[in-house]
Amino acid sequence: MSDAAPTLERRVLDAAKTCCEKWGLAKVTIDDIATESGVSRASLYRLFPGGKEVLFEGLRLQELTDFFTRLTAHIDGADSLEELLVRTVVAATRELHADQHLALMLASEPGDTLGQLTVEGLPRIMQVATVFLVPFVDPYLPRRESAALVELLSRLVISYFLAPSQHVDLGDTDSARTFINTFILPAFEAALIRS
Amino acid sequence: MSDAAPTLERRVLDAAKTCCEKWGLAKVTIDDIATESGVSRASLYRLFPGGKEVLFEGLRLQELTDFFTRLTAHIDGADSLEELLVRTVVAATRELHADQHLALMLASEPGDTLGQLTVEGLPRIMQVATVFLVPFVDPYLPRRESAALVELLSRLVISYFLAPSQHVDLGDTDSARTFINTFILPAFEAALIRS
DNA sequence: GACGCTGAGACGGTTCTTGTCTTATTGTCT
DNA sequence: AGACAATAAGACAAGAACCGTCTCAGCGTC
Repeated sequence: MSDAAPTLERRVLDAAKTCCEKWGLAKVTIDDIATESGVSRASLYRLFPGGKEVLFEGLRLQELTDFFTRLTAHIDGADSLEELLVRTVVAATRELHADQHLALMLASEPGDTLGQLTVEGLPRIMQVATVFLVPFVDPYLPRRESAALVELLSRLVISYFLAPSQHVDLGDTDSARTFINTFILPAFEAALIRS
Repeated sequence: MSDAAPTLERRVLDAAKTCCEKWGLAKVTIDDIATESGVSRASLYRLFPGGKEVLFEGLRLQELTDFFTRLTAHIDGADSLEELLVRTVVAATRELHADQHLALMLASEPGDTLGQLTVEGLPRIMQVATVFLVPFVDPYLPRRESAALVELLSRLVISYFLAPSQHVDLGDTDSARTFINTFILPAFEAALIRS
């Protein structure tokens, strides 16, 4: 896994993440990232034409991809739709709560970070979630339903993470199972592929 | 204790501390502190003529004063020189290790932070330590010896904090007691005031 | 009403940051 | 060896951010 020579882009994005943890998104400059990564500013602009915006866009995408990569490890081997969905929301919720980087960002730049979890960022989250999760759901549902389900779950996990409920704890397996069975599965009952 | 109207200076310094925790010393601007504290920039320069340097100097002094204020709560009531010294180094060491703010600073600006614990900052530390601790030591030693002892202990606590030893753990009461009895007290035996 | 304190904001000077470009260096391939 | 691609280093101008100072207006207190 640990490549001896990580790609230049990876090095830059990792450095950007480190810088964010040290100084917060708003205070990080291109020079900081160049210094931290040991990559020259010139190469950096070559890699991310458009500067900081594009670079951070890339970072968010990488973070998201890493997030779902870790997630799939937890849901691999689920043998029913219920089991799959429960594992998904539980693992995702726990990941979110354990994410140091996210916590720091939420603390130092709540506005931007919230934006990335809701208005501006949601489309990207949906897209990556769909790419990663739909293949798991596909055996149980028609494609259109799969996408709708993944979107619904993504929105719910984020919402319950940002504003925890007194009735539901999606990080708890039992609570999540009850939730899935009560509010999610019935809606997709009609579309279930009996195999 | 919690004053309804904390002094302006206190508000500013607390805001400065918050800003440091969010962004790291190097990235904090005067405007950040003004915004965070809700104090206008004008007042801020009125309070700390000289700008950032003076302000942060004030912050360090306040931090230090708070540190020793907490410390004295732990050493109050010690009824022998040995007990006093043991409690002092143990409490100080534990405070240092528990200090979130300090840890963040050491992580994000190791250079400056180390400087404040050694070369540039040591004189100030000594001075505040002396003001706070000498009164406790005075009943047991002549004034000159008291000052020398406080200085010695301060240096040792900082050194062992920055570079932990395999043989001594000044955060552990037993280890600290052995250390004090072996290396410190004998040196001051001759000067002890038998009362 | 005079006084002291504070907030708002304008101002010029300085430094930082950005994005682009040129040049030198490095390592690889032929 | 020589050509080539990729990168580092750094110059550069334009713009933004930051600093320190200043003025003025508002608001309590005496």
